Formats: sequence, structure tokens, C-alpha cells
Amino acid sequence: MNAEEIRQSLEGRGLRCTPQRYAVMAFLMESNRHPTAAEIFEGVNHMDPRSSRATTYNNLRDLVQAGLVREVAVEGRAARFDAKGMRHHHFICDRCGNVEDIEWYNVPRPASKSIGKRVLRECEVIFRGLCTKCAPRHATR
Amino acid sequence: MNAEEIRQSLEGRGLRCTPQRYAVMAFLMESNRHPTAAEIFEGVNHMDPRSSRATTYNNLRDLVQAGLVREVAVEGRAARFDAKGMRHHHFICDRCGNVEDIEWYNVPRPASKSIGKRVLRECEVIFRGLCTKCAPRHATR
DNA sequence: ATATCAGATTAGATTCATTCTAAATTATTC
DNA sequence: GAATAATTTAGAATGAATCTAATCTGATAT
Ligand SMILES: [Mn+2]
Ligand SMILES: [Mn+2]
Ligand SMILES: [Zn+2]
Ligand SMILES: [Zn+2]
Repeated sequence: MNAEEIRQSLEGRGLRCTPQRYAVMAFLMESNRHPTAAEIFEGVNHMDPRSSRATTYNNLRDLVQAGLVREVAVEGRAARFDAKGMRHHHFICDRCGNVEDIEWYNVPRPASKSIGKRVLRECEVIFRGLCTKCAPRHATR
Repeated sequence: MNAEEIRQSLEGRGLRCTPQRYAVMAFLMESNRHPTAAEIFEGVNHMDPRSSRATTYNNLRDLVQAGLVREVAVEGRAARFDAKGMRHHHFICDRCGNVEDIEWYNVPRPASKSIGKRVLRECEVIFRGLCTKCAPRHATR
């Protein structure tokens, strides 16, 4: 939303606020679609036609490293990205593959004997099933 | 384990039990490592050197469709596979990327207002952090 | 201001995973 | 045992991501 806010979050992490980097961040924050790198490249150049494919990939890598963006774990081919705003879980549609946000709620940890000596940082849930668009179609088949 | 069991699970799903298909299934059932297609191809040909890359991919596709194998959702480049034995969750190491099984336990569903009209089929948890090997190293840095 | 330097960007080549193609092989049905 | 369907195969093609090496930008030092 706020341009100055984006600028500060970048510089707070030691990343220069270049037009290309800013554009990737802004695009991701406006989107709730979990776009692929190709879609981000396309979207960014639609707004301000000045970013190469390599730069888009470089910036996505840097933003993920800085913890401002996350790569969503899905089975498909191309990686999908998500600006780390509010914490949330994900829903993936069996039929159309759409990735949607699900409001965050706390997941109970596994029994400590299943964790063993591992150090747990986070628990993310992936829900699967049929999205709002696909659910009705399925009922009629 | 049981050769006849594998044969039956294949034929029960309408898949012929060919040597190549059998080998993929057997390899996955013995492994707890979530191998990539390339690793499966390599492993299968080590046991019985008679399967092409294309066939390995074809069979993985068929086995996933038949519901006997699942593709694990991870961020990496290559897809990772898992014979669907007992239900379980997954742990992914931040440092080495290893994917490990976590004993199954029931995850509470999200509030029905967050689900909306979606049809929920399953809830899979992905835990992240440091695996048993990587955890000590991290402590000393 | 000018030189120096690190960080970023770029086009294009390269790598790597996966899918496709079309022909050959194998099993099943008639 | 001919006809049919499913499967396998090598190699080509595609697509995503990374790498390379040259250039550009903007900050800092002189
Ligand atoms: Mn999301
Ligand atoms: Mn597993
Ligand atoms: Zn859908
Ligand atoms: Zn590890």
C-alpha cells in the first residue's frame, strides 16, 4: 500500500530500494493470487516496463532471503510467491490448482517424542479439496 | 514388502503390474527419503537395470493418479515422491532441505467461516525448522 | 567535482527437470 | 494367432531457474 512503508521494509533489511525491487514487492503486496515468477515478471513490466527476467528472479531470491517474501510449497512445476503479510495457512484446489489463503489459527504441536531433537520453527497447514468455484461442478457429476 | 500385495494394489487400481511399474512402487515403499524422480530412476535401475527415464516419469504420474503415491509439496526444484502408506505429516529442514515424516495426528479444522463454500478433503501440516543433524551445528554459531 | 567501489541490472547462454513424440514391444481379447 | 490396447523406449522439445560477463547506478572518499 504505502510506498514509504515498502521502502523502509527493504532498507531495514539492508536491501536498496531500486525501482525493480520495489515493483516486485509492491506487486506481491497487491496480489492475493500467489503468482509465479513469470507472472510477476509480466505484471511488473506491465506497470513499469523496465525489469528483466533475471532481475525479477534475483529480487525474488533476495526478498525471500530477507524474509519479506515466501515461496509457497506446492507440487506444481513453477514456484509461487507470497508477500509475508499476516500469517496464514493455504488451501489448494484439487481440480484447478488455485492457491488461496486461509485465516491463521494456531496448530497444536506434535508430541515431543515425534519431534525428537529437531528444532521447530513453524507449523504451516495445507488444506486440500475443492475451491468455491470448483465445488458445485463436482456435485453434479 | 510383500510382492503379491504390491501386485494387487496395482491391479486393484486398474494398472498392469509391469516390472518397471512394480520396481518404482517397491522402491518407494522401501524408502523413507522422499526421493526425486531422478533418484527413483537411478535406484530402480540399480536393482533391475531396465527402465527408461520416460517410463519412470510415466509410472510416477500413473501411480499418483491412482492414489498409491503422492507428490510431496516442497519448494525445491525437483518433485519428491512418497508411497502412501500410513498417514503422516512432514518436516522440512531449513538448512539441508531434508524431508522427514512426522507421526500423524489430527489437526483441528479451521473455523467454518474461513472455509466458506470450499469442500475440505484433507489437512496436511508442514513443520519447518532444523533437523536432528542440523540443529547442533546451528547452536554453536 | 572526480575517482573508486559495491550493489544492481541486463541479454543471452546454460542447466536441469519434465513432458512429448513416434516407433517398437508386450500383454490381452477375440 | 490376428487384432487391439497398454506400455516402454530413446531422443527431441519445452519450460523454469540459474549463471555469465558486461554494463549501469549511486554512494563514499579524495
Ligand atoms: Mn498466501
Ligand atoms: Mn513422507
Ligand atoms: Zn478450484
Ligand atoms: Zn538438516
